[in-house]
Amino acid sequence: MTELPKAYDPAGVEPELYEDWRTAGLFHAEPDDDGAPYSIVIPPPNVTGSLHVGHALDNTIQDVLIRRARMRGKNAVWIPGMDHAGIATQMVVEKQLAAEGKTRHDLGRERFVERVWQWKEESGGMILNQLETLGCSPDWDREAFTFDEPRNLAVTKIFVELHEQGLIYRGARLINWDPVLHTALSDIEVEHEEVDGELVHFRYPFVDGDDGDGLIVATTRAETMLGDSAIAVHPDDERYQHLVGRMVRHPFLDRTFPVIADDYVDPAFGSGAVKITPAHDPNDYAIGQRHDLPMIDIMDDDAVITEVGGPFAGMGRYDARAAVKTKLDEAGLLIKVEAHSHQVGHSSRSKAAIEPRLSDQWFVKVGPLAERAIAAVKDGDVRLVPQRNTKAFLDWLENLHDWCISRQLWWGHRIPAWHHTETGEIRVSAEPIDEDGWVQDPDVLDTWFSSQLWPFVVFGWPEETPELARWYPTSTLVTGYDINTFWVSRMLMIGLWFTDEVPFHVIYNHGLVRDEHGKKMSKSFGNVIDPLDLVAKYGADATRFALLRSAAPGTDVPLAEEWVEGTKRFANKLWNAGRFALSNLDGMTPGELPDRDALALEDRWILSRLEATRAEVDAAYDAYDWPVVARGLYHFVWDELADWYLEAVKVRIYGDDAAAADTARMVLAVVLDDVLRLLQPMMPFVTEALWRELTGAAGGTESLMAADWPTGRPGDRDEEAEADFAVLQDLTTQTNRFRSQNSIPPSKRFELTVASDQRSLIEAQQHLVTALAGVSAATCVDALEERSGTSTIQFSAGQAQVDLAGLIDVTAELERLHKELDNARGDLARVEGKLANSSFVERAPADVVDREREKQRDAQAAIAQLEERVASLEDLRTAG
RNA sequence: GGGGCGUUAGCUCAGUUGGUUAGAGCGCUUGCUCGACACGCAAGAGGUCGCAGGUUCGACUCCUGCACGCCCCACCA
Repeated sequence: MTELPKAYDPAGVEPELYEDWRTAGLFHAEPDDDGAPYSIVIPPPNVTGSLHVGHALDNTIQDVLIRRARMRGKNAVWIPGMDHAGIATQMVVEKQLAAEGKTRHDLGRERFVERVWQWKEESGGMILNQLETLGCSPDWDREAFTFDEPRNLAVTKIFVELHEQGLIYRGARLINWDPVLHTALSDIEVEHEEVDGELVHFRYPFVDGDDGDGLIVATTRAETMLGDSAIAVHPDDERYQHLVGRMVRHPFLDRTFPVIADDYVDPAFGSGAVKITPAHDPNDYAIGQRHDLPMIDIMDDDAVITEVGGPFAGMGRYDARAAVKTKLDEAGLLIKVEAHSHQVGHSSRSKAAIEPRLSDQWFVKVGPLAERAIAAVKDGDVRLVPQRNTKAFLDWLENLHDWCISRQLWWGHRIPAWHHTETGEIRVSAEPIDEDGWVQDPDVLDTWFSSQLWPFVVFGWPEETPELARWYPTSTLVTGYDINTFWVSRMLMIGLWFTDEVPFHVIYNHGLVRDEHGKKMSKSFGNVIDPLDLVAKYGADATRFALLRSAAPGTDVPLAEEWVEGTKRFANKLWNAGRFALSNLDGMTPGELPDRDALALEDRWILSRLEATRAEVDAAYDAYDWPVVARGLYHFVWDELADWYLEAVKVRIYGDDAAAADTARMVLAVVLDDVLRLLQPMMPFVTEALWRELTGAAGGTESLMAADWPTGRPGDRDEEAEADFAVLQDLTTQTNRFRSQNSIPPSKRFELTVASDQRSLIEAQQHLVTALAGVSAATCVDALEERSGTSTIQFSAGQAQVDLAGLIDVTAELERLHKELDNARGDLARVEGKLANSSFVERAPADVVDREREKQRDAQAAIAQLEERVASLEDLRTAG
């Protein structure tokens, strides 16, 4: 056996082990391998991405699932890959061009796209390599990209078929226009932010009215009045009813339009009369459609007023807003301007204020798709974890608007549609139309259009591949709740539509990683933690464990660097427990446990605790409850295995009885083996390093990764052993406390005189008592005799007496005893109060009342004891 | 405007169907190199369980209301 270093050194073992796993093909699976299928597809990170803590959490969870599945004998595969990330990637390369003083238009479409590919090959995708440092184990032979050839074919096929089915259509609709990126966006790419704006009240004069006669309207965007084509009032509004049908005159443009009635209008808001700009406001658009109003587009792609805006042409929207106000004032039409804060949509990409705008775009009619998704959720074909996210998910699906999928970008899947330059006819076709007069639609698809296909296209759809047959539908989708709408819902809809199956059976939502006070990590707060730094400083296992430890399903995950330091200590604890075992096993490897008769109390105890832990942890793994798994294993390893069992087992290992020592070694080997297996999914490196030493596989290719998952030994549960061992633990703890409180150093041994209802236990386990409690002997007697100059130690199953002579400071001890007496008397008073309550005694369950009575007796006994001790100390003091 | 989540020790969080003395990690105090580990061992201090009611013999736990915080969704000009 090689000498293991005293402290666990992650950097010294991780890269080598990872390479071993990879070269041994342990990440790879074939569809005809044994076992039930289990599959996960990675939420493909953007090619532009670099690993942040969110990815670290997301991928650690997937790695835990896949590693455990492999050990459980599943035919498990985890598909890695990336997203071409349309807007994000185009922005990166455009920024590079800008640094060279160029725009994408200088290069032209073809060369620009080439340049993006070049960027992708050279600097994109480093995030996948970064996953390796975390120990992630996807099947690297199966890497996919949303914009590679097989995926492109699938995207085209889906588009064409949806179009044939009437579920993709082209039309002029009011869309969200990003005036900086010059593209349309879908509704969910718009973020609403509270903005302090103003409400401008002004008057539209009647065409046939007198001076000063007109209708007052209110607006937050004064410039949109250049596109007004009506004024709406509520049909029941008595102030305005009689005005419906009258015409008003536009003060700056040669246009008149009517007052109309529509019950969308809220009479209580503003003036109760609303100017209607159908081409620049979603509500107005709806009203415009109902009343067949002209849709007047007043802006160009940069949100600059066009010639439609007459004297305001050429102004940006905000300049125009100010100018319109000024002109209204000059014309005597401005009534008042109030401060008014309201929600304004901003582009999630460029952060520019969105301009609602009438535009020709491609849309997906989502209604029919959503119906099947809703049914799948309601029928339980797909389940959300945590379940509470289900309602929000369904609400979203039930209130979908059609999805604008065309983007005025260059990087992405080109829309498979061709326009005839003269007739304007449009044809959608999987094959290019190579005839005169036909040009391809310049737009590309929303990046989510292709990523929604991910769970089946990674397996080769539409080809009927063995992979698709075997691993689709996938088992679990792991993602943050923040992309349930963008991505998860759409995968569900499109997956059901094209494959007739849910793309995944479980949607596991983790939370967002935040700082230690729950604040969002951001560069401006300076609280960003880089997971690669954590791995470098504390190791991959510690980083993973720290994340998992706080990652309850659906709740945000607070993280601080010092907490990772804490989990590194746990890895070190395990390492040293392993080191102790390995150096004492004498080459013994885990095998058959000895007969139960041969087992010592501590063996039966630790095996019982192991089985309890195994059962608890296994159930928690099934429930995706990582904190419970982590806590259970942490507690078992540290507080039970290391603190108690390793200490207890020394008696036999260092003793003379060779058979007893071998029994101890075998139990130790088996317990360590099992706990390493249970911990492997979360901490793959340290467990693997120890396991290879433990099983003698060092240097070989055998791996813990490929070992079997412990199925448990229910017969090892032994309540009697647990109860008995607890007595010894309590006696030890009380003795330690006695030492500590009386400043008796560990090296100073003393004898215990023990009176206990567990006399036979203590006599039989004399060796354990002396080893654990660090006393010279424990002499059992029927009852403690009253002796002066002694002190009594209470433990769960009795009392022990210590000769105080030469051990303690009598005055300090007396003071402490008086304090304890006060406490004990308080306890007794409380219990007696409870027992004096007749309704408690009559109505509470008998065992509860019995426990109270027992407590009362205990308190009385404790008080009597304390009084005795005080008396004996007083004697000692007087004597001394 | 609608919906969700949360409020327990200085910090971050557990607390299973209401019932012994409400726990853990970190931090803090004290004492310890005892043949795995000072990345350690032992002991300890620290909590009116957000507030107010209600149900109950008994409430951190169940009910109602309120306060505060966080998040998501939403086309009120």
